Amino acid sequence: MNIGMAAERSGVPAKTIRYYESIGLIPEAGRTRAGYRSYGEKDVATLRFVQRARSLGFSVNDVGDLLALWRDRDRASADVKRVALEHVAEIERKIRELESIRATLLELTHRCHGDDRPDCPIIEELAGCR
Amino acid sequence: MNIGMAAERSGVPAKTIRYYESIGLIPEAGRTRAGYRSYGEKDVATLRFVQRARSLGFSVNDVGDLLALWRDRDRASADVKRVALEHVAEIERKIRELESIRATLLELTHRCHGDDRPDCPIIEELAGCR
DNA sequence: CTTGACCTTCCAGTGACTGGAACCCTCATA
DNA sequence: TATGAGGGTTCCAGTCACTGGAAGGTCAAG
Repeated sequence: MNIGMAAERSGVPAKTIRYYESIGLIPEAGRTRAGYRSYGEKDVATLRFVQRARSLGFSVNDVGDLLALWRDRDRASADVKRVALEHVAEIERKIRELESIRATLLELTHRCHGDDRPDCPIIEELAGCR
Repeated sequence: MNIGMAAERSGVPAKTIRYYESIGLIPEAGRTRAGYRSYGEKDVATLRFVQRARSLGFSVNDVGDLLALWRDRDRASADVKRVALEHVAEIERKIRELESIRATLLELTHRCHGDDRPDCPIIEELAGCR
């Protein structure tokens, strides 16, 4: 199957598949006589794995680690769990940061009457008029 | 004052100040005879404004808009509020996405015993073994 | 006069793609 | 058999918001 079909079946755009190959995340695809990349079911499964891991926010580096763990039938589930829990910790850090920003902005927007008049606590806060 | 002092007083690294100037976010600084950029209190205030807006997650583009609104004494506070509320909406979208990912990962990690054995629901989920 | 801290410009790299140019291959239709 | 559509290929550039580093100029203190 050509790259377009592999893209459609895996949900990873053709351009992104080439990119993943170029950085060594996935192995080099086989080629037809004409030089077209050619993919089988196993390749599509790999791409789907990558797609799911990326959609869970794992970095491409982490996805590489997870792929290696997937291929290693003797992996310890503890190794996978560690990667996942570190990622959860990172996500929770980001959530906390965003929630703090959100609270600040909502407090400011609630105090801003939002009409034609120029006085605005949002701008004042940014300008540091405390 | 030189760029290093402006950096220290505003919290924006010197390198970043030059970058902001290069993309036109802030006006070009004056120069000494030797070619050094020179900053006054007003410039430091602008940099602090930028720093605060960036730390609230506004894009550099949004910061440009906010700077323009700050400088415009006749702005309508509604214009500022709109920028802020759009940003809040974006932040809330991101929070929801991260929370959904977090829930999925926590569910998977709770089901993973995390020991020496190789079977792991996290990898199975990524592999699509449903 | 030298040392070291500061400043200058310019180029390159980050992460994870994405768009576009210029070109090649295959297949169906006129 | 020509041709046009719709694949595919490589390579370069751009995104966003910086950040690092090289190579060199300036300044104040000792």
